[in-house]
Amino acid sequence: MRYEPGHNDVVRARIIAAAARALRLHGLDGVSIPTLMKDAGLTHGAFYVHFKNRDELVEAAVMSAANDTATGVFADHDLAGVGARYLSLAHVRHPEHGCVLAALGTDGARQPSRVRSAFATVAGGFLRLTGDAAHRARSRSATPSDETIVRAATMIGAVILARLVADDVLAERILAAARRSIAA
Amino acid sequence: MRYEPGHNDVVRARIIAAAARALRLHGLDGVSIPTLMKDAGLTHGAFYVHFKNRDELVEAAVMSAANDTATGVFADHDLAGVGARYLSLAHVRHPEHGCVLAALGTDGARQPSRVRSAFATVAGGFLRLTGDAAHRARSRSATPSDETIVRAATMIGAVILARLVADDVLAERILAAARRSIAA
DNA sequence: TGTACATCAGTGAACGCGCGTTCACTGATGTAC
DNA sequence: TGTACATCAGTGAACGCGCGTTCACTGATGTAC
Repeated sequence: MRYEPGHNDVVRARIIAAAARALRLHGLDGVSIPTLMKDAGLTHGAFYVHFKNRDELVEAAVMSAANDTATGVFADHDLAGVGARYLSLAHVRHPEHGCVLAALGTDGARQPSRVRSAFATVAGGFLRLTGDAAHRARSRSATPSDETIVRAATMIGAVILARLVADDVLAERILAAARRSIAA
Repeated sequence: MRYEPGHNDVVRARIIAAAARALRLHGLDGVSIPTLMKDAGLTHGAFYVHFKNRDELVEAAVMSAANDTATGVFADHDLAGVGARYLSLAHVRHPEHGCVLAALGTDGARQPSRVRSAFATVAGGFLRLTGDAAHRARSRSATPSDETIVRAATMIGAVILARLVADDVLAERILAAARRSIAA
């Protein structure tokens, strides 16, 4: 072969990683395929070697971003630790490395079906991640508790509000209130 | 004059109302000026009689949508009543008549400055509306309480999550948990 | 009252532009014999 | 070992399309005299 075995997997992953970053930063409609491919170090023509169309990449990027958050922010199950990472000014000011629901959540429901269902999967996963360990142990697919749901909603809502208010002092005020609430 | 006095105000308001609806339904990038003008019963050429550019309309539409929510959903200050309206499946399934933060909030922070600052204003207003009457009476511009902030974040986060999960049963589960939480 | 002209919201053709996607081609490396 | 051909990730020109915006024009109603 002209390229070492596994080359395509590596390049595909590189494109997805670039897209996961750029889409969270500029929005689902805010980055073109030529720009994304340049970010990944290629020209736009090679895009269709790796993806059927733009939606297939967006779907993969949404899932990839969510996995990073799951293994990063939710690495341990200590709520104070999760809160310190998720509900931080660093997260608020750097959506490109942050939660895909807080960055793109309000657009998820209007996307074409494969992207929409990726968001549905991520939303379900988020509810599982914010569930307390005890509840999670009881059953993997159980309905989340009130406490879990409210914690998830508070976290996402707080980051969105903190991003919108522009003022760092009020943003930090919002994050602090949410941190206290989820740890209570 | 060829049109009765006040004609321009009426038409401008009609375009803004059409935009407020269409943007919440299809996203900030999801509706073109020709489409918006057709919704308002005009052709695209007349757009620039009423607005300097697209951003000026988007800004006005965001403010208009927020005002509708403020006078509708938050008409009274009874938290149970606010919760019943805001945290309902009707709201979740009809973003075009709903809260602009729940519909477009994650896009607000990446918009050009005039639209971004409209979202900042709306976010601040939302925190004021979700504050309890006693706190609001104390001072109009006081820092919102933890309780107010968490209530606002929970409401927005819950509607966003409920829209994403696709399953009506789980969506209603999320809304019910949030209703119980904000009324507690 | 009648005629000439001014006003201006609205029309629809046209503009340049960037988008997603297609496609003929390239060129490095593989295999066949 | 040498030559001919196959493979296929990547290149870059080109496509049709819809976008935001501009502009010459229309036509209903106003004012001037």
